Amino acid sequence: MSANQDSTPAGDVIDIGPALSLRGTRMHFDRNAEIFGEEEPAEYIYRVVSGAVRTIRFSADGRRQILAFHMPGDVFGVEIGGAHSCTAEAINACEIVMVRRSLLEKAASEDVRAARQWLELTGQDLRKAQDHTLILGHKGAGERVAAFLLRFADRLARGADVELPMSRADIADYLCLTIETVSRALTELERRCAIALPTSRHVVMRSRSALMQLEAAA
Amino acid sequence: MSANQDSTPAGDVIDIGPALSLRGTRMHFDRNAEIFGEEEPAEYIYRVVSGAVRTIRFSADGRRQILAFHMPGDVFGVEIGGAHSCTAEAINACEIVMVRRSLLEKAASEDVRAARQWLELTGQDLRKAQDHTLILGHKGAGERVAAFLLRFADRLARGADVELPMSRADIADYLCLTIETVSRALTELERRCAIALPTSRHVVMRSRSALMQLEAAA
DNA sequence: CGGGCGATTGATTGCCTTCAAACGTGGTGG
DNA sequence: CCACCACGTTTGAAGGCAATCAATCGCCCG
Repeated sequence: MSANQDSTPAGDVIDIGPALSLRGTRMHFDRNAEIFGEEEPAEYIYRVVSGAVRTIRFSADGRRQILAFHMPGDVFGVEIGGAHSCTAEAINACEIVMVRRSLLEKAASEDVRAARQWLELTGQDLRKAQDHTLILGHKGAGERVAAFLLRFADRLARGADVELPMSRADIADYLCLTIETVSRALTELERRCAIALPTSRHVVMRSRSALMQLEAAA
Repeated sequence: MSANQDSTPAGDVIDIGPALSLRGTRMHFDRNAEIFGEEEPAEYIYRVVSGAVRTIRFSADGRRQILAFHMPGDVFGVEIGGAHSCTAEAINACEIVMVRRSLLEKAASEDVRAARQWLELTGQDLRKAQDHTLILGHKGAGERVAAFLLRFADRLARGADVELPMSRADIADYLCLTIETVSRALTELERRCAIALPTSRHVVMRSRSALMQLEAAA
């Protein structure tokens, strides 16, 4: 199930594209362990092998904003400048491949195709950040949660059953809500038979169309 | 390489960095004219010579989200994929330099330094998008408006007087508020003597420290 | 002078946050 | 094996803040 060899090369490798495959080392991180910190020099780039990772930033008043969740196969921590612009933490115990950033720099400076693929990776991140802005902008709590579930389920694509690795607090800080509001929204989705919640972390997608309808609602 | 006079070259040139200076043509756009549309093939990249530009996207329910304001000197409309991910409109009458995107592609495929500078440009956009997410996330109306004024004034850096090119509706759609709330927030800032509003578009920054204090407030 | 658009101000509603308490579950030690 | 505690989650009640609805004002332009 999760020990798939198709998207994950046998070796400890980060594949950013056909012309950009870099060898690194595998590391284990415990739950809530910090993988790298904001402002730290960006010495490595990372790929999730198993487990889940969150990237976060803190606003001036100390509140936590989760920028993204990274699931197996995802590359994260790739910076353009010299320092990390956010903190990364393990949501649960996870295996991470680390590649020296200098290898990426070297590849990009020797091969324009590699540079191009790095650019495309950054462009995808930019697009995701803008999509997230749209969700936060003018959507209510229920719509945000519905949108989150749909996207997250699509990324895993394991049928109707989704195992959430993150807590309500993580979801809340991602969607800019409170844990209470997230909980209420999920309960409401269950009441409407859009989802089922056998346990708090286990979501069964009952009706995608109902979720999509709720997501689009003003 | 380029005949660039500080920020506004005499020629119709887009300078992205020392190794990436591209010649194009100058165009005029009227107020509210569309410069390019979402989903359209990205044939050109753009730089503001004079005037102001907004880039926008529409959410599923038809609401308008302004992603960024572009002022003289700013480069915009640079896509990684083949199509524009947003629409660009002239806020007021403006002069725009357009450069064929194929020139950028060619430069990046021939010179790794050019590719690198393109990457850095995209990285800056990503950082700005993330910063914007933080502002929208857990800030109240007054704080958002204060943050907007501070940043915008810093970009123009003409002393205390700032001439806003955009309407209240534009500010509202940028900050994910309503025009009424933006108006109230500005009135409140004036009441507190943080700013003065001789006319609705003319802002005098009276007390930066007061604004910064308000911006940081929970 | 009149029309139209943008901006301001006011009153009310609704949603999310906050504060508070109870619930369930997993882990630990008796 | 069970009691107990800690933590995450759910549920409830009250309040606050921005959206909405609505009206007025000011200004630019014809």
